Parts: sequence; C-alpha cells; structure tokens
Amino acid sequence: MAKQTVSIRARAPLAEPEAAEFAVLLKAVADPVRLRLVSLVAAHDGGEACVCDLTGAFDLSAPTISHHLKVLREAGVLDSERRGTWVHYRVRDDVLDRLAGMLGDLHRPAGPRLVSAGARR
Amino acid sequence: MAKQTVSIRARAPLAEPEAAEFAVLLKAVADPVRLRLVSLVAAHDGGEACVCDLTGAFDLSAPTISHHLKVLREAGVLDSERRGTWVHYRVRDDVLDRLAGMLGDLHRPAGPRLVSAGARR
DNA sequence: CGTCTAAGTTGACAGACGTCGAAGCAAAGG
DNA sequence: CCTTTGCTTCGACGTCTGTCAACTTAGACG
Repeated sequence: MAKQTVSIRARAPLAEPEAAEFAVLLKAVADPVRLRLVSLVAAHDGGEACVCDLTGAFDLSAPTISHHLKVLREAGVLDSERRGTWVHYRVRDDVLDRLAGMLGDLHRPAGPRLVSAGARR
Repeated sequence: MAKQTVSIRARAPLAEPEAAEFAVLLKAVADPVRLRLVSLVAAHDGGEACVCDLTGAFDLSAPTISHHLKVLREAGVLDSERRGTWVHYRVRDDVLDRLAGMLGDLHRPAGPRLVSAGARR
C-alpha cells in the first residue's frame, strides 16, 4: 500500500502576478517611517489624520513626509482627501486586511479560515 | 449624562524601535521573488524545501536565488539546515504570525483579540 | 586524492530609494 | 490683491538593491 501521507501543506503557492501585486503593498509598508505613518493615522481619533498631525512625530523635512505619504497613497494603503486647508489621510482597512490575511495564509494549511476575510467593525 | 464615546482608535501607535524591527521583516518579504520563495517553501510538502526545489520556478540565476534566500534567512523569515549535499529551508511560522498580527492590529481597535497571538498547530 | 554536483561568495553595475532645499500650488484672511 | 499657512512637486545627491558571471566552498562517491 502506498505511502498515503495527505500533504499537510496543500495551499497552492503564490503565482507570480499575485506576488507582484502584494509586493507593491509590502514595499510601501516596508519602511520604518511609512509603517509609523500608517500606524499614526490608524491610531488617530476617527481613524484619520491631517499631515500636520504627523510631521511632528519625525525628525524629517516636510517634503520627505509628503513623499512617504505619496508612496502609501499610490500603493493604495492610504486614502487622502482635501478639506479646506488641510489634507486628511485615512487607512484603507480592506487593503491591510488582505495583506495580513495573505501573510497568515502563507504558512497556515488550507481549510476553514480562522478569521473571516472582511474586517470586523 | 455625557457622551462617553470611548475612542474607537485606542491602540497606541507603533514606537520607532518596533517600527524599525518590523520594517526589517517587511523589507525581506517585500519583493516578488522573495515572496514567492517563502510561499513555495511554505507550500512544499513537510513545510520545507531544498534550494533545488526552488530554482526551477524562476528565470533567475542560482546566485540570485541564493542571495534572496540569504536576505530572508538573515531577516529571520526562513531557517536553513544543511543535510548532506542539500540545504533545506523552512518558514519561521512564528515570525510570519507576528507580522500578520501586527498588520491586522494596525487598523483594528484595541480590545479582545480575534485571533490568539500564537499560531494554531 | 580527484571529480562531480549543490549551494554560497565576490565584485561589478544599472536602477531604485530616502533625503533635503528650493520652488510651486491651494485655500483662507486680511 | 497680497500674505500666510499647509502641503506637494522638482531637482539633486548619496546610498541601497537586484542581478549576473566568475570563483569558491561543502559533501558524496569512486
């Protein structure tokens, strides 16, 4: 009788296009400054913050902060909206959820999920 | 009676040292090739794979694959062990869990966790 | 030992990245 | 209209990163 070990690692590996897509998100977040920026925006009351709330937390010039915010915005991690004089940033919760879910799924065997894909709110 | 809206965003923002630490992990994974490498290793039978199992999936030279594996190893995402002629790589599940957990926590309000911090296995 | 195969190291190079100062644009208030 | 304040864009600079060809190291097997 053959070996019959049902593979414990049944999940299919990431295809190249998916990997490329996630890599864009990961690259955006893979920087101490940008990670803290996301964290600061998420932790801010109401889940949004204007740039003026953020610059004080860093020893960096305003253009540099603006640059990092642009990277996060273009990657889809943050949304921005101008209201009067101030520009408000907000975290794309769904995007962060997809990212966290993908990383969790990587090493977790296929089957019933522990966490539902949608965010709880 | 006062409004009593307990701030929905109570989680403290990431401190700089934590951010730097996580950024190292994220940088390691924030590359299409490395993301697929991790995925391939994780999806491989037994949760481990030798380099010879991996090189075929890419249009890259062996030194380049070796370089990416080194980055992942030094960041702590992968473990490697030489057994005879072959070097076997394995995913550090705990590390990936910490990463996924951190990203999930970023935008999720503080309070009772949905997922226990330790991996289920 | 000699040789073959697997994997890693070195050195080089083009391109991407993080940072800043200076200049630009947008809204609000004189 | 002019000025001020908040934020972004531009241009430049040094550093880091992904890639390869060439070479080296580590075991296995005669």
